[in-house]
Order: sequence, then C-alpha cells, then structure tokens
Amino acid sequence: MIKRYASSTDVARLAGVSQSAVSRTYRPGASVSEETRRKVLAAADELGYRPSRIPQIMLTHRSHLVALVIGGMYNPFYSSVLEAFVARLQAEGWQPLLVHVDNDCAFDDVVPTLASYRVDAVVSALAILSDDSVRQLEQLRIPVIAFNASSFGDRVVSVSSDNVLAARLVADHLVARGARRLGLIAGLVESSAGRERQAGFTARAGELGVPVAIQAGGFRYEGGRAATRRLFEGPMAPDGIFAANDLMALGAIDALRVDLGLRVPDDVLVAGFDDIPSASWAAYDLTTVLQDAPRMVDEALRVLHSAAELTTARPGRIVVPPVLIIRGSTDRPVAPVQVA
Amino acid sequence: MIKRYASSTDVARLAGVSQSAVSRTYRPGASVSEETRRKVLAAADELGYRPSRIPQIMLTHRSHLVALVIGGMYNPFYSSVLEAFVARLQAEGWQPLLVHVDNDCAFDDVVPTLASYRVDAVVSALAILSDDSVRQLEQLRIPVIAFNASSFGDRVVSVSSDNVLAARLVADHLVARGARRLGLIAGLVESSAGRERQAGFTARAGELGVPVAIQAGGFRYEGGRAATRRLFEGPMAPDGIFAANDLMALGAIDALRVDLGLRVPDDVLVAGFDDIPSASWAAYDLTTVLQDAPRMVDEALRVLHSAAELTTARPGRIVVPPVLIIRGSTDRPVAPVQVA
DNA sequence: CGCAAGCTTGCATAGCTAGTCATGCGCGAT
DNA sequence: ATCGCGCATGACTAGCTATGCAAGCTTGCG
Repeated sequence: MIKRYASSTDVARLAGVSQSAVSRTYRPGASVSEETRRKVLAAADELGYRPSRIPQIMLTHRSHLVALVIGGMYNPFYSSVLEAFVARLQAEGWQPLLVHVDNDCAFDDVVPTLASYRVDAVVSALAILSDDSVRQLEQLRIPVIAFNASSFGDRVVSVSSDNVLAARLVADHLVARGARRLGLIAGLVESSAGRERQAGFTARAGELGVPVAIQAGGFRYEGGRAATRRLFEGPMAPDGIFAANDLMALGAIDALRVDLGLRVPDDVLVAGFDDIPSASWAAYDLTTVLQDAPRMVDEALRVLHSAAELTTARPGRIVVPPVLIIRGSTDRPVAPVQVA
Repeated sequence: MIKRYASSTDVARLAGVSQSAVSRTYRPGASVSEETRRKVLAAADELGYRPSRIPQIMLTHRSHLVALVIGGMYNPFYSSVLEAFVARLQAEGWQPLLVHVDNDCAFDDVVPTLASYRVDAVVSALAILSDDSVRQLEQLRIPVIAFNASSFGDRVVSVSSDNVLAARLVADHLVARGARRLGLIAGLVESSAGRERQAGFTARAGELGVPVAIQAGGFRYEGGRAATRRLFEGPMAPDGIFAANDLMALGAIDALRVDLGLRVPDDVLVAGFDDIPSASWAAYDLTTVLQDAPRMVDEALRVLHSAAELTTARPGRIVVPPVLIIRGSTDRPVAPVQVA
C-alpha cells in the first residue's frame, strides 16, 4: 500500500526537529519557539502535511463523526434538512458520515459499519428505524436522534414538528374556508409523522362534525395523484383535501385540474405539509404547514451536544411549533366554523 | 473521556483468549478453532464489540472514506445524484463523508478537515472548486472527481453529460417545432455545465439562422421566472425558450402562463435540462434533457477504483450521452428545419 | 513409540499524534 | 558565584488492530 499522507515524523525529519515539535506547532498555546515553528511550517508545506485525526480518535474515544441516515431524498424537505444539518454540524466541528438505507440495504446492515468508524452519534432523518436496530445501537451505547419519528420515544431522542396540532389547524382552516366533505391523503403507515398528521386531522374534523374519506398516497407525487382520483370514485366527492406532505398535495392538484377537470380552489381546496419550494410555485400556490427546519436542526444539535458528554442521550421528545402558510390553493371566503 | 466502544482487548479478557484470537475471529480465512471462535463471539456479543477501522486506517494508509462535496441541494437533480452515489459507494465498501460548501464556508476552508480524516478521494458534485483548492488537493495527493464540472479538466477527472451536444439537440428540436425567435436562460457563469449548454445552444441556433436572446437565471426557479419576464421586455419576444436547467424552465413556464398570460406550448415552447421529477408533473409536462445519473455515478466509481490504487487519478474527461425527453411543453407540429 | 506436518495460539510490533516527564539553557535575583 | 525559574525541546507512551513469527498442540504415519 502506498503511503498517501505525510506524517508528523516525516515533517520532523525534514525540518530537523523532533516529532513533538511538529505536534506542538499545530497545537495552539503550546510552547514552541518562533524559529522552530518556522522550520516546521516550511517542511510541512513542502510535504503537504496536515495533522491526522485518526490517532486522536483512538486516544480520546471521540471521532467527532456523526452518522446521518437518509433514504427518502425524493422529498425536497429532506434534502433541505440534510443541507442545513451538514452545514451546522460542520460549523461546530462535527463531520457527517452519510449512510443510505433503502429496501436493498436495511438499517441493520449498516450498524456494524457505523460502529467500525466509531461514530459519536446517529441522526436518522427517516422513520424506518427498526426496533432491532435501535436495540443494537443502544447496546453499542451510540446515542440516536430521530428526525420526525417518534415511534421509539422511550429509547431515542426525537425531534419533530407538532404534527397533531398542525393537522388540526389544517382541518380548522379547510372547514373555515367552506369545506364540508374532507379528503385525507395519508402517507405511509410506517411513518409516525404521517400517522400523527392523520390522527390530528381526523380528530379535529370529527369535532367539527365534518366527514373524512381517506386514501393512501405513499408520500409521493404519483401516489397523491392516484389517491385523489380514488377519492372521487368514492361515494363522497370531497371539497377539501389535506395531503400528509406537499408532494402528494401537488399530485392532488394536478389530478383535480388535469385528470378530473376541476378547479382549485374554486371547486376543491387543497392543503399540504412541509412547505417545500415547489409549494410556492405559481402553478400550485399551495397552502401548507411550514416545518421549521432550522429550528429542528438547532434542537437536534442541542441534544447532540449533551449526548456527546454521556454515552447515551436521555430519551425524550422535542416538539417544534408548526406554522400554517395560507396560499391560493385554499383561497376562498371564510365561512363560520360550526362546532358539532 | 468516557470509553464508548469495547476493544478487542476487552473481548479477549472476557473470553479468556488473546487479542490476536479476537482479531482473527473477525478476519475471514484466518486460523481459529471453532471453540475459540465461539468464546470470542459470545464475549463480543455481551460487550457489543465491533472491530474498529481506525487503527486499520493508520496501518494501511487507506480510510475507505470518500468526501462528497455538496452545496446546491436546492436542485433536485443533485439530491438524486447524491442518493445514488451514497448507495453505490456503500455497496462497494466506501463510506461517504459529507462536506457542505457555500458562501459562508468555501471549499478551501474544509480541505484541512478532509485531510485530517485521511479521505481516499474527493467527489465534488458542484462547479465551485476553486483553482487554489484544486492545487491544495493535488499537493495532498488526494484524487478529485468533479461531477458536471470540466473547468479543471487538466487537473482533475470530470464526469459530465455531453452538455454541448444536448444543447444543440434542444436548439434543433425547438426550431423543428416552429420556433423562430429563441430565448436562452443561462445559469451561473461559474458553472462550466451552464457555459457549455449556452455555447452549444447558441452555436446551433446560429447555424440554423435563428436569433437568440439571453438572460441569466442563476439556476433557480425564481431566477428563471424573472429572466423570462425580462426576455419579453426586450425587442424580440421569443417563441421558444431553453433554460439551462429544469428549475429555471419551470419558472419560465409559470412566468409565461401566470405573469404574461401566454400559453405553453401554443404561444411559446419551453425546454429544460436535468429531467428532475417535477419536470414530468402534469402542470408542467416539460420537454427536457435527461442526464443519465446512474451512468454518471457508474463512471465516477470506475475512476474512483483506479484512483484508489494510485495516489492520484489520471486527469481527463468522461462524457455521458444525454437523452432528449420530448413532452407537452414543446408539443406542436414539426416544421421543416431551414439550415441557413 | 517417534517424528513430521499441520493447525492453533500467544507475543511482539507497526502505524501516528498529543501529552507527560525530564533535561537543558538562559537569565535575573540573591 | 549560585540558585531558581521559565521556556524550549526531545524521549517516551497510550490507544487499537492486523500480521509475522515462534511455540505448543494434535494427528497421522512409519
């Protein structure tokens, strides 16, 4: 194997000093004479030397690596969360190790890899942590922070929007704008966020005495479009639709306009969840729930800092308040809400 | 500092064997008796032990870490490339280290960090490699693979679509479908992909004797929308628009329909570049150029494998053929092409 | 029963950095 | 002149795993 990087010993030899002197040159506050520092830096520059973190990991038992588990990048909300996360982690001296999980490669399969790189923590932006993998990570004493997934509330720390409250607000809003027959496009049953949005919406609709028809859309555009067509094949054609994420809501709008020849918002109101960039595009102008991604990332980092000291994070749940963004897709005169 | 992970020595002590025996248990093909293996695995299970790659990195001078540099995740094309890349890297035994670069944090700032983790290679999915940082990486002998960026063709390996050819095909197509006054929405001058698309398009339009007006859109939806409005403030209102990426093309369609009250494709043809998911949504149905992301990732990995052996990749350029996807946004009868 | 061959096991070590400890030097104070 | 102090420097070591080497054991065969 060819040696790629120069070591502090190489630099020391070239500079005619000891390895300690090299190390001290890069350690702020260490005692090095100007003369020695100059010689070391000259030699380091010649060899392209940068101190390695690898031996330090062995000595301190801290890698400053954080595993970021992804697997649903089709949703732009998660790409923006990812980008925000990476930027913040980096700014605070962590390094994100990216791990992909999907049907071919389950979370359980990558746990040994994570452990072998001695990551300090795992952040999952997906709801597909299996019970088994959580137990494995627990045994390895790796703190786990789950994003928008509260299923394992007693084992891991979760950071999420207040999905139930947000969905209730959407129900209120749709009914206030005159909807009397609601349609709900659900996500995936595996997703606790999706389940919470469904629960909040149906609960509030029930309180308001408004019926809700439900179809699953799998969190994707095509799923939302197909689910909308199915809603209109049923006995109760809805006049207000809430999709558990924006992608499905955009599919719903296209189904209504293109497939069913209906107008939005004139014939049917539509609301989504996430506030992805395309939600505000002129063709859609979608009413949606803003998830405060920067705030969520902040909270996750706060947990990370405390978890870094201990061997495990104190399990719990952090909920970030949502904001209802009202746009053209529900733009109709306000009707009085009739509480049943 | 609290010790988080068990070491092979810990396992050896518990199992009543030597550290070598533990190591050999996890090394396929090594000579270990069934009895010893059983004891080791039992002890390892109890302690939650996984072999560490960290000392191995020191011994072999190979980290199997690949730095993935991102910074434009607003474009869904890059999220899909990222996801594909991570999945493939992982399947082949690499681990992606994610690095974010933006205005606050230039590439040069993160080079020391990359070096300190002893990454085996750097993959940049962005065109913002500075000349200085390429030189730094060259001195550190870290191979660099640039995605869709050929500016540093003589220093790094680049993998990209055939942007020039694709843009020529788009020009042909728009003119064949009857456009006689073309508009081009350019990306960023820093992007070589954008420059190539512009060059190919204007060159072919020139050959066909069709005039082209140009406005910059910065690769973003809002930029594309504003650029389109500016195109129509000029002396030559275009009847065919090519945007250097899909996001700007979608902005163009919305500008035409919502801001300018025109019809697509009846009044103006629109084509984009990337084939992001929203390009095929019913509201847009955008003609675009498919960049074969899986193929591009394949090629990048091939380079990576050869670069892993050497200390540096042989500079060069790999070009992947593009595919023109014709959809409704240019759906008009074919007119005969008049070569000037 | 003796010996060789093969399998198994433990010991020792490389690889790199940060920090501890001891040493040496210069200089001011006594 | 001597002592002590502060600074600078080098030697040494911890931390963990894979592997070469030597030694011990078993087994089969003569």
